[in-house]
Amino acid sequence: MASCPPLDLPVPDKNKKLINLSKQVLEKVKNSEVTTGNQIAKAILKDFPESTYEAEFKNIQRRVYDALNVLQAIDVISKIRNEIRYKGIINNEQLERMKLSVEQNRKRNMQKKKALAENIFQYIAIHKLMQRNKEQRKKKLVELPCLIVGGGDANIDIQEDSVRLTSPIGFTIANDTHLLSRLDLHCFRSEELPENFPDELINLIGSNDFVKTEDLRIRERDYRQMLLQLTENQ
Amino acid sequence: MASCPPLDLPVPDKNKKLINLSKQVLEKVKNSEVTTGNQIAKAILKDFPESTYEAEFKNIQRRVYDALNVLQAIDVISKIRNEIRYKGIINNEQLERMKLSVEQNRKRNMQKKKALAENIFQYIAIHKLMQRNKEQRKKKLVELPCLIVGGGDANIDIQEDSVRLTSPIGFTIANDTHLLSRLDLHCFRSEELPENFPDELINLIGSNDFVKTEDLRIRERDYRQMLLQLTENQ
DNA sequence: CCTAATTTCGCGCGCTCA
DNA sequence: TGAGCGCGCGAAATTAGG
Repeated sequence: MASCPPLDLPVPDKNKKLINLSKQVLEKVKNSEVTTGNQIAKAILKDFPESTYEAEFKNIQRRVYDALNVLQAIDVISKIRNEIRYKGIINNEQLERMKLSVEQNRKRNMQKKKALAENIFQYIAIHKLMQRNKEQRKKKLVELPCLIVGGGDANIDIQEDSVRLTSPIGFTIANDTHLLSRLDLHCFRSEELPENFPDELINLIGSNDFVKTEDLRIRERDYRQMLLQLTENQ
Repeated sequence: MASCPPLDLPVPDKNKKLINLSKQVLEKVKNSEVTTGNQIAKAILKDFPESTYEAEFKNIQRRVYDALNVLQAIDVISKIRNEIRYKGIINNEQLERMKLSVEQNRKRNMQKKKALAENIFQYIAIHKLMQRNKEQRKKKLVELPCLIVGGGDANIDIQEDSVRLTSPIGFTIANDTHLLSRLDLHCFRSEELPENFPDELINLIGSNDFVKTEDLRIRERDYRQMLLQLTENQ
C-alpha cells in the first residue's frame, strides 16, 4: 500500500505518437465495415479529453494519414477513393499455432487411416460372409455343438431316431469348429471389391496416404508461400 | 510497335511516397533476420539510382521511421533497442483460404470416420470368428459342400462306407450355409472389446465426433478470436 | 553524472490533384 | 479548394565517452 514509485508515463498510453495512433487507427478500421480517414481522426480525437482544437485535430489527422498509408502498403486495409476497409492481419505466433494444430490433426487422421487399413481385409471377409448368408438364408436353425459330415455324393437315409449316411468314397467328419477354420474368409479377389464395398474403403486399401512423409518444419518467412503448401497437400 | 502513349509514371513505382517506402521497408525486414532502421534506409536508398546524398537519405530515413512505427504498432515487426525483426503478416483472403482448407479436410475425415463406424461392428464379428478359429484350429479339413447334423447326445456308428447316427431326441439337419447364417457373429458384449481390439477402433465406436456440428461461418473480424476457435476444436 | 553525438520522430507548412 | 500528404526542421530520446 506504499506509494508507487513515480512512473514516467504521464499519459499512460494515450499520447499522440505515431505508434499509438496507429493502433487506434487499426482498431477503428477493424471495427467499422467501412470508414474514412476523417472519421478515424475524429474518433481518435474524442479519446483525448483535453484540447479539442483545430490544431490538435489537424495534427492527428496528419498522423492518421501516415498510418493509413503504411497499413495500405502492407495490405492490411484497402482504400478506394476514401473508403477504407479492413482486410485482416495475423502474425507469426498465431500462424504457428494454427499450423501446428492443422498438422496434429492430420497426423491423427493418418494414424486412424493406417489402423483401419491394416484391418480392412478382415472387414471385407466378414462382409462376404454375411452377404452369402443373406442370399441363402433359411428359417431352420442349427444348434451347436453339431457334427459335420462331408464327402462326395453320400446317400442319406433318415429314420425316426437315426440317420444313415453312405458314400462310396468315404467321409470326412468334423465338429463345428472345424468348419469355421476352413472358411478362408479373408481371401478375396480384387474384382469383387467394387461391387460389395463403398468406395471409401476401397480407396483406403489402395491409398498410401499414411506413408507420405512431409516436413512442415520449413523456415517460415513468406506466409503466402507456406499457405499454398498447406492448402495443396490436403 | 507504335510508340507507347506516354504514361505519366516517370518512375514506375519507385517514388518516395510513404506507401511505397513502406512496402520496401516490409520487404527488407522480412528478408533479414534482424536489421536496423538505418540499414533499411540505406538499402532503400540504393534503389534510387538518382538520389544524391544527405538530403535524400535524411528524407528516406525519416519515412522509414514512420513506416517502422506503424508496423510495430500493428505487431508485424518487433523492435528492441534498435534491432528490428519481422514477426509475420497475413491477410484476410489468405486466411479465408486456409480456413476453408482446414474445414474441408475435417469434413472429409469426418465422413471417413462415419463410414468406418458404420461398419465397425461387422469388423468386430469377423475378428471374433477368427479368434475362435485360431484357438481351436485342427489339421483336419472339411470340404464344402457338407452336411451338418445337430442334436443332443447322438451316437455315432462309423462303418467303412457309412455312418449311422442315432439320437433319442431327434436331429437337426442342415447344409453348410445354414451354419453360417446361425453364427450371429455380429453380436458381442462391450466387455469383450478391450481385450481383442485396438483402442483406436473402440474409441471410434464410442466417439461421436462425426455427429458434432460446427459452424465456422462466423462473421470474421478479429482473427485472434477465430484462431482460438480453430485451434481448440481439433 | 555530464556533454556530445546519434538516432528517433513530433509536428505542421505548403504543394498537389482531384 | 479542401482532402491528402511530401518534406524536413528541430526537439526529445538514446547511446557513447569521460
